[in-house]
Amino acid sequence: MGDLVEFKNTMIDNKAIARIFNEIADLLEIKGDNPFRIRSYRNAATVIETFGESFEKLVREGTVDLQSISGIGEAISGKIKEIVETGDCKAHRDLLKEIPPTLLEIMQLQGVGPKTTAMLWKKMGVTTVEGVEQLAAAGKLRDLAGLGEKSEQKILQSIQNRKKVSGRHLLGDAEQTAHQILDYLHAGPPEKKKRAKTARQKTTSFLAVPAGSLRRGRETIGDVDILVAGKNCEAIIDRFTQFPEVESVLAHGDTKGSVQLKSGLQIDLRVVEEKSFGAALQYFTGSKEHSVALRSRAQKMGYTINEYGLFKVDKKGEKEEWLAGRTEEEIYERLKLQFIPPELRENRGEIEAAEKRELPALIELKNVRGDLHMHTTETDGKATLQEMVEAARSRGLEYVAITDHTKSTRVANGMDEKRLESQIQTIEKLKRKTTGITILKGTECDILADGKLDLSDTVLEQLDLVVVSIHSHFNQSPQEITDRLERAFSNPHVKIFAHPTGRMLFHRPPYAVDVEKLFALAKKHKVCLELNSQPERLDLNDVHLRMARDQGVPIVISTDSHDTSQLDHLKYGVLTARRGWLEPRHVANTLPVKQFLKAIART
DNA sequence: GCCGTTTTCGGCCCGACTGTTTTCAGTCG
Repeated sequence: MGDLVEFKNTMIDNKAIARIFNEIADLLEIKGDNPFRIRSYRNAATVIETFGESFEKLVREGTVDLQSISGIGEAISGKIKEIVETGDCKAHRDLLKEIPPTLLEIMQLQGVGPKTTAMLWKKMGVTTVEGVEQLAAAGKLRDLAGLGEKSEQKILQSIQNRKKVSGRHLLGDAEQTAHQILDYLHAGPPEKKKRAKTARQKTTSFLAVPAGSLRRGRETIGDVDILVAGKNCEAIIDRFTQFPEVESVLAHGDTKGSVQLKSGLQIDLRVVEEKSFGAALQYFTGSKEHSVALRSRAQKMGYTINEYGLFKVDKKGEKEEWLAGRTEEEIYERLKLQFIPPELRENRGEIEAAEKRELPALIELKNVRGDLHMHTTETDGKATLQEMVEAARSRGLEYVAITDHTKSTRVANGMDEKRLESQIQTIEKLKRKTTGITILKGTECDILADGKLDLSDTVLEQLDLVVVSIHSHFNQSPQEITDRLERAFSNPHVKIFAHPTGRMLFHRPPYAVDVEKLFALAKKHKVCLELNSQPERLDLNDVHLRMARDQGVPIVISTDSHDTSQLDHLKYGVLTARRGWLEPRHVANTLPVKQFLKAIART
């Protein structure tokens, strides 16, 4: 082997590397550097952040030439190595010496971009958001070139908004809001003029669907995009801007409206003609990275795509002929691609797979036959055992596992052996009266700090399904967590590890679990990993799921319901699974109950 | 800074809205 490189004893994950490159891009923007150079850094950041393997590992092992990865060339590959080896990047450090880092916060403000940020800094000597706020409040921003009274107010407003709004929203919340707005738009057909009864029946019909990251099923949503196809656009946009929850109207044009709701969520609405609906849906579904890649492909094929359609281009680069755009399908077809489901559109290899006609046959909600994680009033659930079972059956599930908490989780009124044995009796009785659904006796048993389980084997062996999870001692080191899991998984009763990283979106980062080691342990002991469908968990996440899939780690999708209505959260789990490229064959609870139990048996 | 069914140089996705503009720059997605 060549020279030995000293590695700093710090964890540099892909996210950290990506953050440095994004920051370099931001700083270069403020400097007014070459926009294409900036794009390269941003592009590289995206590639790194969404790459299936750890760059730290790639660098350390030295088996992969980083420059063979698309988007990473000589300069950036050198910087990646530098970051992994030293934990730092000189170019980044130099930029920070040149440009006050607090300018990056100014650039985050709505309506303030790199140009304005640079001007504020150079002309006014302002480097902090507070400084901008003072100048705006004193009416001193309006004198700057390109800014006026309105811009000044807008900037002031966005500083105040910033204090109120966190930025992103849970998929579940955004989805509900989107549907409220769609219902609202449909409830009041767009009519401007009062008409006689007969004429009123002729109200314009229109089609409205969510697009953007919501349609792609991302775990958090920045703002909601809604696409409308129809005529009478102004009336639709008018009505949209009058939605009762609107706090302020950000834009109100002929084809586009944008509002901020009281919840802080921003909603953008676009109206297009039916002829362009597919093109617009593709365009506004994104992701940006996917669309950029798609367009560059179109360009190479002599086409250009925008939100109105796919056009043939002549030699001068002028649009010549409209070729497609009514549906998304026809656009992908023109580009000689298999139709790419929205959840895959992240430029993580889906275009290459679609070219080879090798896209996965993604799992669908109807494929999931059982829900293997739910609670009842016996611990911290809101519905009784009977209510949960009935609600599951009415949703068409073939089996459920009742998995209440165990005694260590005191806040949830966790059960000891005695109470669980009593619940087992109750379930046995209910089973005799119940048809149309199989009830599995289970537990969500705590893994104690040292890896022991919270219940004795004599109870565990009476159960159909032992789900285990971590609810305490979140601050253990990666090694301690690995040891803890190794010991827990060694218990032959353990079948499923629930919410494997423990993260709670916006509340709590994952505990320091080494995901690669976790996967190895799960495979070794034949323990399934759960994809928890709660919108604030979605754990494992999409990137982990894809890694698990590639490594052959068995997955189950469950809701962890604490109420009957939460059984519907399964759809968020399935969306996330689709984002992880999972097919039904990767998910154990797509099997009928007998085969499922056989598949997860460890002997 | 990256990349190559024209290529190792010369390109690099595209359009709407807003405000301060008499023709467009900045921002956003």
